Amino acid sequence: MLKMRAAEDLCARRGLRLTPPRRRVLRIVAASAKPMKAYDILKKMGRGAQPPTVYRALDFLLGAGLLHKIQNGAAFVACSHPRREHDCCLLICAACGRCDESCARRPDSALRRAAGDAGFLPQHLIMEVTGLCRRCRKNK
Amino acid sequence: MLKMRAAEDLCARRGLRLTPPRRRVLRIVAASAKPMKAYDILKKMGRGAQPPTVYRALDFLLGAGLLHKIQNGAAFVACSHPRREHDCCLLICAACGRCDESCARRPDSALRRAAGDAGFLPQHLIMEVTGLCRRCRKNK
DNA sequence: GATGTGAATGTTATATTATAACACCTGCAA
DNA sequence: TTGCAGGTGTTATAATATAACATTCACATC
Repeated sequence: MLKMRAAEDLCARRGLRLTPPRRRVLRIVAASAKPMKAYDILKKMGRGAQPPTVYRALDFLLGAGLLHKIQNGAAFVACSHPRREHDCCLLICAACGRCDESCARRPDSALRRAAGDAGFLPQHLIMEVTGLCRRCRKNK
Repeated sequence: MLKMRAAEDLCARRGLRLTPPRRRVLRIVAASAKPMKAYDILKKMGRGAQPPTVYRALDFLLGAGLLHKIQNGAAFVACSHPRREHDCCLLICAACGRCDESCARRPDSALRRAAGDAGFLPQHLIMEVTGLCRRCRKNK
């Protein structure tokens, strides 16, 4: 649970400006038990706030490391290894947009090694695991 | 590079129907060097194809394991550890939608252990690394 | 204090991504 | 032959995100 105080300290130390709209967005997201979508946030903003206000604040907060973004699907690539079940690591080039696939039964450390072998310079890594949390497993 | 032949075999073995629109979408995606967006595919479909046709085919192909989806941003959570730089593993519950954060300097094997500790049952894992591929590093 | 500057914000419009809802068709089992 | 289920076509609309430009505000400098 993020404390606003921690966020203020962090911004102060780095010379970042936690302005009113940014602070408002952060409070809203931090207060929620679940991930919030941009338009959920927008509704909670009131005062006739518009989408760009929210998206700008989100950009800032992501850049400052105060938020994480749940990734959610916009492009598709053909699978290189359709024959077997596998966890999948995608190496996406930020410059040319091409995408290589690197597979491993244990996606674990294989990932960094594979990136290295491919001459790929990692800049941003995301890992997301979807599944059932303890509570939901019990409630079933 | 995915071969259509491999896709046909896989579908046959599993009793899945690689119907004409599905095959057409797969061909288009497989032929592209870069990840394709749904509306890029739609443009290549011709014959007045509509969005649902493409999205239905994509759902099928993802389910069959013939495509991967590049994840791309729709929801946000506050960071639990804003103080330090860290790679980030998000544990997202498919049932209740809540999201826990699990951090590690080596996101590697720590991920599975953390999921286990949290009582979380992993169902689907994605890892995406954005960065610079060998070619683009040279061209700089 | 006046003024220039750049970052941040407000505002309007629009682009992009995804789905709902319903009609129809087609293959196949009862 | 009838009924059904999966798949498709079609229309409309919902949800997500950004472009473009005007305005404001904090602050450094004159």
